[in-house]
Amino acid sequence: MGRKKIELKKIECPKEKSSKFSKRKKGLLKKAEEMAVLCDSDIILLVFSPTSKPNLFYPHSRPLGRILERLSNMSEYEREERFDLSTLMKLFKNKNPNENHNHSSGRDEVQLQEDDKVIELGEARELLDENTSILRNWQDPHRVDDLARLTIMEDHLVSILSLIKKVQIEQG
Amino acid sequence: MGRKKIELKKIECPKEKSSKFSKRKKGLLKKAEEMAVLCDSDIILLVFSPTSKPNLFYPHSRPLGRILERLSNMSEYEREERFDLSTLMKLFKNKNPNENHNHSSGRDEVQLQEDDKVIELGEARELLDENTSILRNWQDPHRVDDLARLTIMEDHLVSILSLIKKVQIEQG
DNA sequence: TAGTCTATATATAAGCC
DNA sequence: TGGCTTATATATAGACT
Repeated sequence: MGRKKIELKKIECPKEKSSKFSKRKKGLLKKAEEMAVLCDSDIILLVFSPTSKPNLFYPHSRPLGRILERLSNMSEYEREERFDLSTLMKLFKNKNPNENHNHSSGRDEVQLQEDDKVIELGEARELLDENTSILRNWQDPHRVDDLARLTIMEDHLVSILSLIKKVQIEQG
Repeated sequence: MGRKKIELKKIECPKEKSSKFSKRKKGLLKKAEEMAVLCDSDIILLVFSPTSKPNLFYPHSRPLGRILERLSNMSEYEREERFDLSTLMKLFKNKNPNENHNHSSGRDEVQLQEDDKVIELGEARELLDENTSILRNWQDPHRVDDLARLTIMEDHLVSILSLIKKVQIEQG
């Protein structure tokens, strides 16, 4: 869409490349914004240019907090579907590696593993509930300076990313 | 861009909405792909439709693994800038809450806190190095079925998201 | 790097399968 | 949903600021 049709390959001239980058970034964001409004959908866009700072975009109509809040407000059924607990357990396990490496103790190993499972299931649920309640109160991420709360948001996002990828891998 | 100009507001008719959603999603992905190729930039696109499954997209020309790998291959200086250690420490602290809640023990509290700091700094560095080395060998995420490794990728991504947001907040 | 200006390439609305 | 078709709205190449 321009005076000439251009080839789809890397632009070598740096000036031309960064000019096209800023124009296209703007266009992409506009499209994302339009789609979010028209189709009532949540979009997160992460753009790393080779030269400028990385940028995380999300439509103005849908603040990042609201996107995550909306996900955290899913019905019990939907949440159960997306956050299936065995996946969540594995995620949780991975984040607390120190607690899962003493299986060679004097106690019965099988019994210990079973105990761990029960504990972790409960902890995973607690973790999820905690994230959910905090996200519910989250309105304007730009005004938040508490890094711990950002981290909780991000942990939530990462759980979602994990399951999205899992679904995509399973689907082929 | 069509037979008629449409208003920028939520489409109420569900059939029309999902039709437009699939068309626009396709268009948005095409634009993202083009921009990635032309401008040599990395893009991650996360789309949640209200009805269908959530989808994580990234240009075919730039597998997600390569995007993260590239970030993990930043020079020491760049990495130091993006992963400033105080931020990383807080992130790490948050992920291991159980280790930071027994400050009311019989031991000297100040000394304990200082000990904790030293330990956490080292652990944060180890965590970062571990992520980096694993990501370096990562080529094709679609073939990976080990959830633990996905989680490490995601933790890395989350660290990056955290710092992007931090920079954006600081910049206003 | 970001904006402006036109001509032109592209995306997409509507409609139907 | 996913794919046609065609008319039309929009994005953007190139040149310049």
